[in-house]
Parts: sequence; C-alpha cells; structure tokens
Amino acid sequence: MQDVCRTRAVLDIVGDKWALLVVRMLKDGPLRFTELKRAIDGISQRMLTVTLRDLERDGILTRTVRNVMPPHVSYELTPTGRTLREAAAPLLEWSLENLPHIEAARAAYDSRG
Amino acid sequence: MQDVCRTRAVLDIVGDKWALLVVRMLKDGPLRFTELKRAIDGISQRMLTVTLRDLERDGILTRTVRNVMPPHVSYELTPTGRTLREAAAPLLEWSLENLPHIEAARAAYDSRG
DNA sequence: TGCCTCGGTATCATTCGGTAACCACTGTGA
DNA sequence: TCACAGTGGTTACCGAATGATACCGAGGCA
Repeated sequence: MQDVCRTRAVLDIVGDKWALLVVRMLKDGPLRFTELKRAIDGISQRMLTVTLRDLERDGILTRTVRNVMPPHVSYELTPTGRTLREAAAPLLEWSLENLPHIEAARAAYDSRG
Repeated sequence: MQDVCRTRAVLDIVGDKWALLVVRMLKDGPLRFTELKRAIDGISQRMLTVTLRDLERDGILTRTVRNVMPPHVSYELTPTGRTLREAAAPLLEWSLENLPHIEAARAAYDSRG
C-alpha cells in the first residue's frame, strides 16, 4: 500500500498534537494569538507559535499582521483549511463521545496489571 | 470551551503518529504483528509494539495470542475501534486528496523566505 | 515611575521516536 | 551438526520534538 507514506506525510501535519484543535477553534472566524492561547487550554506559547507557523506554511491558515501597538495578529482558515476542518469534524466528535468509554477501558486494562 | 481538554485527551491517542494508520490497516479484519509491520512502511518494531499496546489499552483493538511456536499474535478492531475508523476515514481521505496542495503551499512559503 | 498587554524568542529540562541489539523457540537446509 | 531465518517482542541508547519558564520591545495607563 503506497498510500501509507503519503498519508503519513499529511498526518505529520495534522497529527502534531495541537493542529486539529487550532483548526477547530478557527471554525467560526479569525482569532488573535492570545485568544487562541486562552481558548486552547494547556498549550504553551511556544507550541502555539510553532503550530501556527506550520499551518500557515501548509496553506491551512493565513496570518494577518496589523502594524499597530499593541500588536494585532489574527489567524484565519483558508479554503483548504476549511475543508480540513470539515474532514476532521467526525473525528473530533468521536473523541468527545468516546472519551468515557476509553477511560473505562484504560482503567480496566491497568487494573488487570 | 471545556471540550478542549477532553478532545486533547483523545487526540493524544489518535494523534500519536502511527495509531490512525494501524487502525486503517485493520479495517478489513485482523492482522498479525509482522503483517502490520510490513504494511505500514517505515514503522519501527518498537513503535509498532508501543502503538499496539496503547490501542489495546484504550479498547480500540484486541490482541489475541495463540500459544504455538512460532508465536502467532493477531490484532483486531473492537466495535469502538471500528467507529474510530469510520470517524477517521474522512480525514485520511482528505490527506490523500490534499497532499499535492499542501506541498505546493509549503514550497511557495519556503521560497518566499 | 512602575506595571500591564500583545506576540512572540531564548533557554533549558523532559519526553518521544528511531536504531540496533538481543531474546526464546522452532523449522529448514547443507 | 551447525547455521540461519521467522515470529513477536524487550532493552539500551541517542537525537529530535515538546514543554515550562523567563524575557523582550513598544505603547497605554496609573
């Protein structure tokens, strides 16, 4: 199966721990750096910066800087980014629905030793 | 948004670089360790072991050992695992469709410096 | 004069993933 | 008899990715 390596290449983008959460947060329109940081609980400043850079590089979102003080930088999904969000939505829903299930399975596994 | 941390918890499972590929490979029925290793190009033996353990722990797949020699160990999706595969399918399709687009965006970004 | 916000860097510690070697056991071939 | 391969791992080690924390400049506000 040749697709494996190509899928791998894209999962490197999408599976990098924070990318999908950023994409999801941007679904209703652009947000500023600090808004994203507040919305995505637990992300460090550095990782948000890195994630946003990577997503911009891959054409998933755009970065818009207004030259004012204090700085005003906003991030918005591109059309490609919006298709990604749609493709990722079922997985994100699944994660919310199945978390209790998974935690139970994990606890059972751990208690078995 | 409280869901973020819960989504995060599941993306830890799903986003760990190889998990979705393993789940995808198992869609047509159980496979043995070595079959998976051959099918998923580039995965190391250790990472396949680790990934399979984690997915078993989370109730995504089952591990079945037949006590024969040579060892015969097969892995199969649980019902939860099958729902995960369905939820992940759109994202995997997206990745195949959009890889050229992303590579182009990346090249353009890099050439801009 | 401090102190805050915003959007980041710089620096360091910790964790993750990959490589290579090794294991037990059996079957196969010379 | 001896070597070697396949199977499903485990272990030690190392570099890369990630995370926590501190700091920055410019302006606003007290």
